[in-house]
Amino acid sequence: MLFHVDPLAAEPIFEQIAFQVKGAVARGEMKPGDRLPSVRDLARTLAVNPNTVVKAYDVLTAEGVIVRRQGAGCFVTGAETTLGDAAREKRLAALVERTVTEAYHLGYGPAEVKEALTRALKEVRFPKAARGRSRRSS
Amino acid sequence: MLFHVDPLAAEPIFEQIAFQVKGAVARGEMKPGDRLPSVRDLARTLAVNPNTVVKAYDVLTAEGVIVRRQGAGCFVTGAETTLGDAAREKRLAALVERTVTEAYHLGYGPAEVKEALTRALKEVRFPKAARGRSRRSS
Amino acid sequence: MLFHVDPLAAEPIFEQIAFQVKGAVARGEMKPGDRLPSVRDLARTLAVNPNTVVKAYDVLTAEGVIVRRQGAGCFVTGAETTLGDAAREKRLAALVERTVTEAYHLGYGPAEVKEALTRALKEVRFPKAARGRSRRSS
Amino acid sequence: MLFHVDPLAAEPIFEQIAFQVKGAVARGEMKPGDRLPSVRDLARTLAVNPNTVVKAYDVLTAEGVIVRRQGAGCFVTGAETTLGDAAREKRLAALVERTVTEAYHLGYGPAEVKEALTRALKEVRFPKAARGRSRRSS
DNA sequence: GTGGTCTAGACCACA
DNA sequence: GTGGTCTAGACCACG
Repeated sequence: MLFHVDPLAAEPIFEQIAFQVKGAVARGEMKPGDRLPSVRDLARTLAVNPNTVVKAYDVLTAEGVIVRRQGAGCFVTGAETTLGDAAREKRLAALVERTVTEAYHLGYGPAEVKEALTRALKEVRFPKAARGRSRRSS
Repeated sequence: MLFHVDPLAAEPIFEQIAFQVKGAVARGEMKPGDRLPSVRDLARTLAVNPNTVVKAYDVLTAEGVIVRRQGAGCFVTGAETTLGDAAREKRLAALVERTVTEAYHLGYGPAEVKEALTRALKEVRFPKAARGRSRRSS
Repeated sequence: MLFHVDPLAAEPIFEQIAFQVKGAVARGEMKPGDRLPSVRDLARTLAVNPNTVVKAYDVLTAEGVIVRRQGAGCFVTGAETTLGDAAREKRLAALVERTVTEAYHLGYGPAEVKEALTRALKEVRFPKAARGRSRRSS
Repeated sequence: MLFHVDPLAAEPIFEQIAFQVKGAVARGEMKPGDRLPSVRDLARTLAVNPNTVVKAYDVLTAEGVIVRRQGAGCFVTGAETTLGDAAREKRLAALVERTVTEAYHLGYGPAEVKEALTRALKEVRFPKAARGRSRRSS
C-alpha cells in the first residue's frame, strides 16, 4: 500500500491517512489480518510527526477498522461495525444527503450523480455474502 | 424557511446553518431571488452569536449560493458555482467516494447505497432544463 | 464536579479522567447538556498536560458520552450508545465475567459479589424509563 | 485444558493467557495441584513467543494463582490471594463499580446487570466451604 | 523492533 | 475564551 498526504489541504492530515486506509480496505487492497505500516515507518514515509499517524490509527481503531497490538503492530480487522441499525442508517442518510445537496450546488443533475456513484461502487470489493437491510451480526 | 441548530452536535454551528440553506435551496424551498433572514434576526432566532451567522453567510457567498446586496440583505442566487469543470468533477468524485467508502465500512452493500441515493435525489428539485456534462454557462 | 488523578497508579491518567466523568454521569451528578471543565482548566487543576485531558475527552467523545464544540466547550450528551445489540451484550458479558473471575480469585463467594453489585447499583441514577432487553433507539 | 489466543484482539496476549487460566481455575476445569503446560509447549501450541507465556505465568505467580516448582513446572495453588482485607474489598468495589458504570453507559438497567451477574456466577465453582467476610487463612 | 503514555509548546479555527 | 491540529521528544510496556 502506498499512502500520501497533502499538508496544505484543508482536510487534516490524520483524516487523510485514516481515509486512505479505509479506502484500501474497501477496495480489497488490504484484507483482514494484513499489517499496516508501523507508526514510525509511516511517519517517516509521509514526513509527518509520528503522533499524527497515531491519531489516524486512533480513529481507525475507534471505528473498528484496525486493531493495534503493543509490540506487534496494527492489523486490519475482519470485524464488522459495532454500530446499531439506527445509527448506521442515520449515518448513511447523512452521507448521501450531503453528497446530493453538494452535487446539486455543483450544477449536476440526478443522472450524473447516479453515474458517479455507480462508477465509485465498482472500485469497492463488497463481500459476496448477501446482506439484508438488518445489521450484520457482530 | 425555518432553520434550527443542534447545540449538542459536533458539527460547527456555522456549518449547520450553511448546510441548511443549501438544503433548502436544493429542495426548492428557497428559490433564486428569495431573501434570507437578516443576520441579526437569524442570530436571535437561533440564539447564537451573530458572528456565527455572518460566517455561515460568508461561506455561502464564497460558494456562490447567495449574494449580499448592500443594505438590502442576502439573496439566493440559484445553483451556480464558480468552479471549473475539472474541479467540479473532482469534487463530485470525492464526495461519492467518501460516501461509498464509509457505507462499505458501515456494512452496506451496493444496492443499499444506490437505494439511499435514489431516495435522497427525490428530495431535490433539480431544474427541468437538460444539463450536459459541461458546466452551465454563468 | 471534582476530579482527581493518581499519577502513580497503573491505570493511565487519561483513563482515570474518562472513568470519573462516566461515573459522574452515571450517578446523575452531571446531566445531558452540562458543560465539562475546559481542557485547559482541568489540566491546570489536575496538574497534568492539556493533551492528557484531550485524550480523556477523546475517549468519551468516541463512546458518545460527551460532545466537543470548538469555541464552546465540552458537553454531556443525552444520547444513548450507538452500539449494536450484539456488541453491547458481548461487552456486558465480558465485564461481568471479568468481575466474577477476579472476585473468585480474591476469595469472595457468590453472595458477597452480589451484595457488592447491589451496593454499586444504588449509586447509579438509572433512567426511570422501562428498558427492554433490546437496545434503546438512537 | 485448551487455551487459545486471538491475535486480532486488542488485549495483550499474555493477559489473554493469564485470564484464561484464571477462568479455568474459577470454573473448576483446573484444580489445585494440576500442572500447567510447560512454557515451551504452550508457546508452540499457541504459536506465540515463549517470553509471552513466561510473562503470563509471572502474572499468575504474582497473584498467587500458580506456583513454579524448580524443574517440575507450574501448578495451580487454588484460589488464594496475598492481599489484605482492605485491599481485597477495595479491589472488589472497583471491579463492580467499573462494571456498573460501563453497563449504565451501554444502556442497561439494574435488573439486566444483576441477571448477567447471576448468569456469570453460575459458571464458577465456588468452594462449598462457608466464607466469612474476612480473608481465608493462608 | 512494536505500540502506549505523557509532556511541552506552537499555531489555527470557532463562538 | 474555547477546542483542533501538529510538532518534538521522553520514557514505558509488549513480543
